[in-house]
Amino acid sequence: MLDAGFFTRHPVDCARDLIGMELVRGRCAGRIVETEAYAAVGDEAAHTHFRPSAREFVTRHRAGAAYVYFNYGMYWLAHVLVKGETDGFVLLRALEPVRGVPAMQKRRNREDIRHLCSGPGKLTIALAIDGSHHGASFVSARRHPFHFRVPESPVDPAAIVADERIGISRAKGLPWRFSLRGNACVSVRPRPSA
DNA sequence: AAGAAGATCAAT
DNA sequence: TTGATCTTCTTG
Repeated sequence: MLDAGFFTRHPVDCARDLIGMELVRGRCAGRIVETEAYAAVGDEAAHTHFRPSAREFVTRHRAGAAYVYFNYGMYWLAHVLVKGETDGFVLLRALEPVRGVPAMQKRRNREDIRHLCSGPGKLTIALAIDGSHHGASFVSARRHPFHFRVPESPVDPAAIVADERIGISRAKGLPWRFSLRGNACVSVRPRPSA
């Protein structure tokens, strides 16, 4: 499994390198096909820019901690805390289901594999991740609710696309969203250019 | 005490 | 394109 060292680099590097890794949650697992990077300082789109509680989270937790946020009154979004020369977060935006598909279908109340984890709010439902996991670790060896696994066959770096982050109103234009080219489980098809 | 904004999703 | 739904933070 990935250890804390993976998350002590720049958030953008962490976000890019997570593409292709597997997120394992109990008997379920999915291949990460979409992420976004946020920087704790100097990024107006990051929670740390306008939420004191997010800044406190960064100071109180270690690299690899789960930052789980309740969005739009309806959905939990899961991020990994990055702490190094540049602190920040990686938002987990989409997975390609790999294992435990029936359980995901039941939690999502959907059949189509492509719709189970194709968005940050969907994947937390499919994997039963919620506010009770806020502060839990993705990288602790014992008693972890979830972790990252290096895949048997790594993705071709040339298949990773960088483009603009989704759903934000500030700091648009940075190519800090990463996705796997042509993958059916990516939430929003990347825009040309960028 | 009240209001606004927000890293979404599914149905129309 | 719109409605659902609620936490955090700011303002009065």
